[in-house]
Amino acid sequence: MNTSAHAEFDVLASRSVDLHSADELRARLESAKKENRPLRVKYGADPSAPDIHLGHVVGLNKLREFQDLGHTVVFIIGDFTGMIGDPSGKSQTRKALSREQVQANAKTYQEQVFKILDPARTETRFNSEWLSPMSFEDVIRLSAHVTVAQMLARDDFGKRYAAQQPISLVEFLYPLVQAYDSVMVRADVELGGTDQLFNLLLGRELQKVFGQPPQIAMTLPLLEGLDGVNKMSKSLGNYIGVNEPPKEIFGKVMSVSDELMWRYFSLVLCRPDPEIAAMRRRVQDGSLHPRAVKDELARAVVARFHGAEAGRAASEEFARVFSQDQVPADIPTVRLEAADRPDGRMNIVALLVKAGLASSNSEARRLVQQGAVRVGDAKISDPKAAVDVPAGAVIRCGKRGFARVG
RNA sequence: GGUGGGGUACCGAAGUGGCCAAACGGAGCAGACUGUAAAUCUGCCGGCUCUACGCCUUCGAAGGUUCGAAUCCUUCCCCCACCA
Repeated sequence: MNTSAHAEFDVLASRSVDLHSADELRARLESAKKENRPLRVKYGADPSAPDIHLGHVVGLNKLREFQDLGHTVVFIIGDFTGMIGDPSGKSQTRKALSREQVQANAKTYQEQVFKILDPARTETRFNSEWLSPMSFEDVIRLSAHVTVAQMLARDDFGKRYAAQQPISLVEFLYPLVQAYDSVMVRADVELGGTDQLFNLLLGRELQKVFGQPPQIAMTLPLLEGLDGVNKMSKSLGNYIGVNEPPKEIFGKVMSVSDELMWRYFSLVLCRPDPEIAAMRRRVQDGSLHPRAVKDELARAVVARFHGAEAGRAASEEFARVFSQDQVPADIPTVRLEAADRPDGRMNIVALLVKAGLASSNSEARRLVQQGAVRVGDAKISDPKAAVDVPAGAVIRCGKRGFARVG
């Protein structure tokens, strides 16, 4: 193995959890070099939830590293499976989508993905390309290559089977489909989260059946979401989307726990371990305030997707609003009709609902009673209060709700 | 096809005639504390009028029994496991 292939390996193997196998990857890198042939690195995306979030970014970062070393990313959009969904209806995240929806989602997907990936070294494929034409006979023949015992080897299947919980046949088919995708694109490497390990390995098995060299399976850590416990996912609502406005991204990153922020530095920003360790030490000995570190993190994350200027602006705005308790620069305006405030005053509950700061009168009343509401400088705690609402008056509701009377 | 177990609010899960808008946990929201950290504590958490032991809608669906039903009866729909 020559030195440059060696260096490549070190970069590529960093941050990975599983690697089956390291030796194979070394060998494959070397032969790629010799033959002057880029590796084909496969990554699959589910088009049902088109928001790319930081959890995806972990994998995308790794793909980008492959690209920067000259390799090709095969980005597979699972449109075929997306249109079928999960007919058992078990999981809401797998609703069947129409062709139009899938197409639209795929488009937004690509736009976001190229915030990280290099389009010139990306081959985008839709798996309906080879799955749609398959006959039922083809499917049966394909299924013949896998046994139930193999499937039950997957941890969650095994557990559910043991616990007498339902496993839909479809769930068996999905890994098979994914594995078949690997065959069809002749993947050299497939990347996924640690929860994908089984599927990635199944790809290897199937490729062997089809006489192809088995892909190298590489998994990356699952990034914990805002709750600090569960993996970041759209269905749990604990995610930070790359398409979100700078302000939102910044605020969400700031709410990540101190312990977790180091992982974000590593997995989202790819900061080298020694650098992170150094910061960590300084926080521990008190020479660096954790808030300052997190501010840097949040700023860098925003900068990554919206540019350095946006990062700076978000940081300043955040400090102004939350540290200094000032009103954000741009807040929505409520138009009030003359009829809303006959004598220039308006009931606070009606005002909150009108401003969209509360979804019902009851909720507005609650918020007022809990002391969440301010109009101008005055805290309003009586739901019956009629307040002066001159044009320009600022209504605050909770930490994040703002509106200006127009 | 047979046997058994289920369908309750955003999710999970109690409740088997009135005290049930429905225990409890989680999520969420608000407040306190802060670095909008996290953790913790407190409150809220169907809607409407309002602060009333009030009204409306809700416990798979539709009927029925009853002064009164999430709770009983009938029919129907759906889900799950096991055995075939």
